[in-house]
Amino acid sequence: MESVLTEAVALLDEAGEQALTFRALAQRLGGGVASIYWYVASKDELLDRATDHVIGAALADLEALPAHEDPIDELRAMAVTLFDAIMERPWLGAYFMRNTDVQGNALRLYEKLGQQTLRLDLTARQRFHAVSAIVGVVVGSAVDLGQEPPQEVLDGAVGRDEFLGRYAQTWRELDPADFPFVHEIVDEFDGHDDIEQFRSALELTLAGLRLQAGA
Amino acid sequence: MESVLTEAVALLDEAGEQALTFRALAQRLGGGVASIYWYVASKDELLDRATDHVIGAALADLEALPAHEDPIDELRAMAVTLFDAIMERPWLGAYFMRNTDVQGNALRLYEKLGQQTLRLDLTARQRFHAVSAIVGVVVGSAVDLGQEPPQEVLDGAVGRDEFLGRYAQTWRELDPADFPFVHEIVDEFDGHDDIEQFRSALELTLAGLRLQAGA
DNA sequence: ACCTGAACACCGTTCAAGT
DNA sequence: ACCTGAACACCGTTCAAGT
Repeated sequence: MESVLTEAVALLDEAGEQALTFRALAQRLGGGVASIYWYVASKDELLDRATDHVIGAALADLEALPAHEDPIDELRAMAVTLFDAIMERPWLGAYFMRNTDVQGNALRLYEKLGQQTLRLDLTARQRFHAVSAIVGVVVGSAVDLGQEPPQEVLDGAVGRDEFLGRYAQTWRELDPADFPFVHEIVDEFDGHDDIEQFRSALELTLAGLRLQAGA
Repeated sequence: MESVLTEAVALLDEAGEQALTFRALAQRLGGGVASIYWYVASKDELLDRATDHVIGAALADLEALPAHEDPIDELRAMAVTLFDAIMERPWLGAYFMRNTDVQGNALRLYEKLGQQTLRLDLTARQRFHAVSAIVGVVVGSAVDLGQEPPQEVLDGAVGRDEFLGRYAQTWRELDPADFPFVHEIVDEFDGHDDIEQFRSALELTLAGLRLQAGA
């Protein structure tokens, strides 16, 4: 079981979601395709369990984090750690927290984030929404980040900067009268750092939360 | 071409992403499978174009919106309208803004959102990040909302409330000492409204943005 | 308890051929 | 310019059968 998940994650990491087929996985495990069905009932369950497997590592990172006096500072540190852990695994976004019956680590991680909101002056509903919002920013940013490369970048035929630059170029050719905003931000877009984009979105959410909690 | 996209969207709306196959689409169009390849080069391009097709309708909704004096109020109204438009189309989240060469409507929508940030006292980078964050909240929430039902709900065998309630029940059985946060929010989770969750995440982001802009 | 080969019912995509 | 049937190389899943 353990090795099924380990190899599944390895396959996902090496070549992306579409590379994880039962046939490829069986070959790596040195067995037949049907064997995998003894461990999981479907591909969906395999992905759910693979997700929880890597979330387990992220949870360990989270538990190694030093405590902060300010709960919002601690939420930030946790969100950044979580983002780092799943950054290179965009496939994870679609499965994280989808089935907490199978994803015990995801549930524990959710709990750990949520405990910080218990230290803030909020209603239960506000706490629920706050944690959902933070998880949303982390997962959403990681998914965005991972879906960007449209094949040629994955092949290594075109670098990420060149890819962004090509887009930026077509944007620059748009009529500035019709697209003033696109022209305003095209230089920011060109060669932009996804991590900064995530940090910025997180900061907006945390600032809103701090305001809400009156902290 | 127009009818290819219309039927593709109809198929997606009726039965979800997995129901859109070239064979099913060809049958609806009363032709052969290979015909579709005269209009699009691949299934990916079909999804890109189908996405832009429905974003066109959302864009029209946006343009019908009354102007607000406050740019942040206008951003809120736009985000809510966009959310409503894509709420029932979670498949869209994975494709929105993925290829603006093909998605002219998505680009125009991005521009329209961005123009509101031009009215705020921000740097170009802050504007770029702000629009990314807002789009992220909208798309992320819509995707979450759509991925939830795990088959039995889609089949109509189990209602959404019952599905949530079942989860809530397993959460209630967790040890309160280990899961204080889960216990704190389980009643909020049970029967919760996804739209409220989205509105709440949006409000946190907009509050942060207002603070940043000093408005 | 754990694994297997072979089959089943699908996919997206291609291609030579038609009008 | 537009469409087609038939094939190709895959999929996830099932099942009777093995140890």
